[in-house]
Amino acid sequence: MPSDVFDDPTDTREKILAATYRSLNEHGYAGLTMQTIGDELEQSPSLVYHHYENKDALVLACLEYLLEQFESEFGNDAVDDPKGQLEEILEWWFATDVDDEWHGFLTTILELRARAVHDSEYREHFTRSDRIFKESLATVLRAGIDSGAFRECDPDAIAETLQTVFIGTVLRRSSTDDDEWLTDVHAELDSYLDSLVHARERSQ
Amino acid sequence: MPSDVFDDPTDTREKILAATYRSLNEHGYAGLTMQTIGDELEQSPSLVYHHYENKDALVLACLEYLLEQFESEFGNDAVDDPKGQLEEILEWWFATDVDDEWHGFLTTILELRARAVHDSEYREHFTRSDRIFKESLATVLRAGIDSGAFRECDPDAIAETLQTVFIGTVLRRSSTDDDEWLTDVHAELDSYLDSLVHARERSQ
DNA sequence: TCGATTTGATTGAACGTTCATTCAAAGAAG
DNA sequence: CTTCTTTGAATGAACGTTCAATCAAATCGA
Repeated sequence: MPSDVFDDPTDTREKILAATYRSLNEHGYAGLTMQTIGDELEQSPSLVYHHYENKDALVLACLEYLLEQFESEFGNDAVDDPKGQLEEILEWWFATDVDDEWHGFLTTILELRARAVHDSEYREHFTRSDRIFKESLATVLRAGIDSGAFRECDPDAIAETLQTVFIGTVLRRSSTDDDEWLTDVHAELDSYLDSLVHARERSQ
Repeated sequence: MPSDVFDDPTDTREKILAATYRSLNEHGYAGLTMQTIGDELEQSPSLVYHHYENKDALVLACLEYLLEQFESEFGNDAVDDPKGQLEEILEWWFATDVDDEWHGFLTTILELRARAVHDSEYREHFTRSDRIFKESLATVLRAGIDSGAFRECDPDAIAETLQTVFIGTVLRRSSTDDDEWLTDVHAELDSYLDSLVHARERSQ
C-alpha cells in the first residue's frame, strides 16, 4: 500500500496529509512537530492550521485517509483463488527482505496505535480499522469454505486469530532487534492452517 | 506479578522506581513528568536526580527492575505439570474479568515497548526480555515433550508463536474497544495446541 | 474591459505553557 | 563539623497555537 498512497496529491489538504505521513515515518510520533511537518511540506507550519483544527485532528485525518486507501484497494471484491490469496497475504506479512517502505508504514501505524491506549479518538479509529481488516480476511476464508478449498471452520475466529498474530508480529519486529523468530512463527502458522483450515487432500 | 512488586520498597532508589511505575500506570508514558513522579513519591522531583541520571535512565531502570522480578518469580525452575502449566498460562492471558491491575501492568509495558521503535536502549531491553520470556515458555514445552505430555515438536518455534499471539493480544486489547474476538482467539489457540502439541490420546 | 472588492492562502513573529534539568542552599544524621 | 539527602527556585529549550499582515486570484459592478 505505501507506494501509491500520497503519490500525486493535488490539493493542499492532501499535501499536508502527505507531509504528515512522511514526517511521521521519519521522526515517529514522539518526534512529530508542526515544525517538521512544515519542513516536509516546505511551507509554514501556520498554514496547517488554516486547514486542520490542531495536531491531533491532523494525525487522525491522516490515519483516516490511509484507512480509506486500504478499503478502496482491498475492499471486499470477489475472491477467485482463496487459498492462493491467503498464502499471498502470509508471504506479504512475513517477508523479511521487504523494502523498508512497507515496514516503515507498519511501524508508523503501530506507533499511532500505541496512542490509542490513552486516547479514545485513536481507540475508536483502530476499533473500526481492525473490524474492517478482519472482515477482509474473513471474506477470503468464507470464499474458501464455499469453494471447498477450506474445510468447515469458523472464518471469523480464524480471521481474528490471524490478525492477532499479524499485529503481534509487527509489534515484535518493530520493538526488538531480533528477527529469527519470524520464520518460526511463519512455519507454525502454516502448520496451523494446514491442519485446521486447508481441506484435506482429495476431500472435494 | 503486579501485586507483589514494589510492595515494601525500603530504600529510596526503590521508592523512586515504585513511584515511577505508579505514575506510568496512571498517566501513561506521554503523561509521565518528573512532577507526577514527585507527587507520587510525595517528595521533590529534584530528589530523583540525586539518584538517577535523567528521566529515560529512570524509566529504563524501572523496566529492568520489573524484568528481574519476573525472572526471579518465573525463573526456569523444574516443571512438574507441563500441560497444566501451559493451560494456566493461557487462562491467565485470556482472562477477560481479570482485575485491572494486571491489565494495567501489561498496558504500561506495552506503551514502553512502543518507545522501542525509535529508541535503541528500549529496543535492547525488549529484545532481551522477549528472549527470556520465550525461553520460559520453551522450558515448559520441553518438559512436556520429555514427559510425553506433548508430542515431538519444535518447542522454540511454538514458544515464539505463542509469544507473538500474546503480544498481539495485549496490543489489540489495549488499543481497541472490542473484546469479543478474545474468546475466538483463545479457542483457536486451544485447537492449535490440541492438534499440534498435545500428545494424541493414549499414545504414551 | 477595467478598477474595486472580496476571498482564501500563506507567512513570520510572538505568546504562553510545559517540562526536563541544574544548582545553591537548607536540613538531618552521626 | 562533615557528609549525605532534600528542596525550591530558576533556567532554558521545545512546542502548539494565535494572529495581524501580505499576496494572488477570483468575483463583481459599471
